[in-house]
Amino acid sequence: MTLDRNDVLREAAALLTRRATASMDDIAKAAGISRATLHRHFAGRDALIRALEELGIERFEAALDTARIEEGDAVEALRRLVAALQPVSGFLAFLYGENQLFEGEEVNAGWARLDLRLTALFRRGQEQGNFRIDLTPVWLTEALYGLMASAAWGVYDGRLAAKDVEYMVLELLLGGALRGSGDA
Amino acid sequence: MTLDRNDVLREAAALLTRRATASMDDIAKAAGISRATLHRHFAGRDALIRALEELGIERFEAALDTARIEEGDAVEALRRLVAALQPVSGFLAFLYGENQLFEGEEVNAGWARLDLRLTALFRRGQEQGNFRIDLTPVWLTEALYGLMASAAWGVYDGRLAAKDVEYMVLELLLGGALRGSGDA
DNA sequence: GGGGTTTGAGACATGACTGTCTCATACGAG
DNA sequence: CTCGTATGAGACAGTCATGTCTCAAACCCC
Repeated sequence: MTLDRNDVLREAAALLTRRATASMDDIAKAAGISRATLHRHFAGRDALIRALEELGIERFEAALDTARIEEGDAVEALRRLVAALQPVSGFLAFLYGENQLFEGEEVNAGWARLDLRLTALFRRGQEQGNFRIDLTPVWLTEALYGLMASAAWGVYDGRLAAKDVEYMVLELLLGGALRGSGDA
Repeated sequence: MTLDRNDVLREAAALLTRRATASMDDIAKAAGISRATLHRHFAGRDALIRALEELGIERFEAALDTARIEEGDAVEALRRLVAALQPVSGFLAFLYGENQLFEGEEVNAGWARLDLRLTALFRRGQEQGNFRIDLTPVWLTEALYGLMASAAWGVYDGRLAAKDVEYMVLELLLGGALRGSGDA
């Protein structure tokens, strides 16, 4: 019954994704522990948010590893990535939204690392001749984040079916909305 | 020198886009008025946020009208829309982010109206044979929001150049990332 | 210039959240 | 069973944002 630090983080993420302004008390209740215990795990709200961010980055990075995004064909790598990202998409959506809230503060090194690997993926795809060169790797990275987050939110409030998300994100990102060579 | 209610809203939007948790005092300072006057314009924080939402929806709707999205070729209509949306993209990004924060509350009728017109646009495009039918209009609408918001944030913190946004959003949304018939 | 109106500055009470602390209790290992 | 540890409940002070109010100063129209 004793909840692990990570279990608490998981619950916190789930709640904060829906309600970014939830109080420490709300979070504790959501995790099924007392506020006192929550404070024993995390020195304060800031510490909790930072831990949350670290966990999210860790998960994200693990997905990049699982998908082996630096290997082989970039398009296939991207397909594997979106699939691997699926289970953490809610988490990602939270972090992506949260990120906009932080005043300049210290730019997180973890995020920079993720950005780097993603832009490298898109750049590789361009060099392999698969990705358009008129759309910058930075934009494609940003777009991936945005589409994943949009999809996650859409699922959260029932506008989208969870099972469709992977296909929708991937297909739109790769082929766009127009009928043409992009679609099957 | 006297600031109009809408001027205040504009400043409030600009600030809140960057820092969603800004206090009434911060907002007043940013608008160059006192907190007392801010309260004279808006009964409270909630009222201000609601007014902000209404203004945003109004602007968005105006863009839909300007772009005449129900007329002619759906692809061309979408091009016009993204162009018309450009000046309000920051505002849109704020509202899109904010929207995730509100617990179920009363679903805003304005947003529903916008969603309706957008999904109708994409559906028309599908019927005209221009848009893929394996991506639902609801998803395409969601994706448009997400891409616009991503782009706006990217511009805000310097990862993207403002002048490129229109092209980037439109091209990705229409043609996707793959090289093929989609690009010029 | 005068009188009505709007504004800014700030005081004030209130409420919410935070972080810390205490203490009694439940739990688990030996 | 017993002792050490972790937990929950709650008290507590401190901080911050809010919303209301007052009053003096600035403003504007006539």
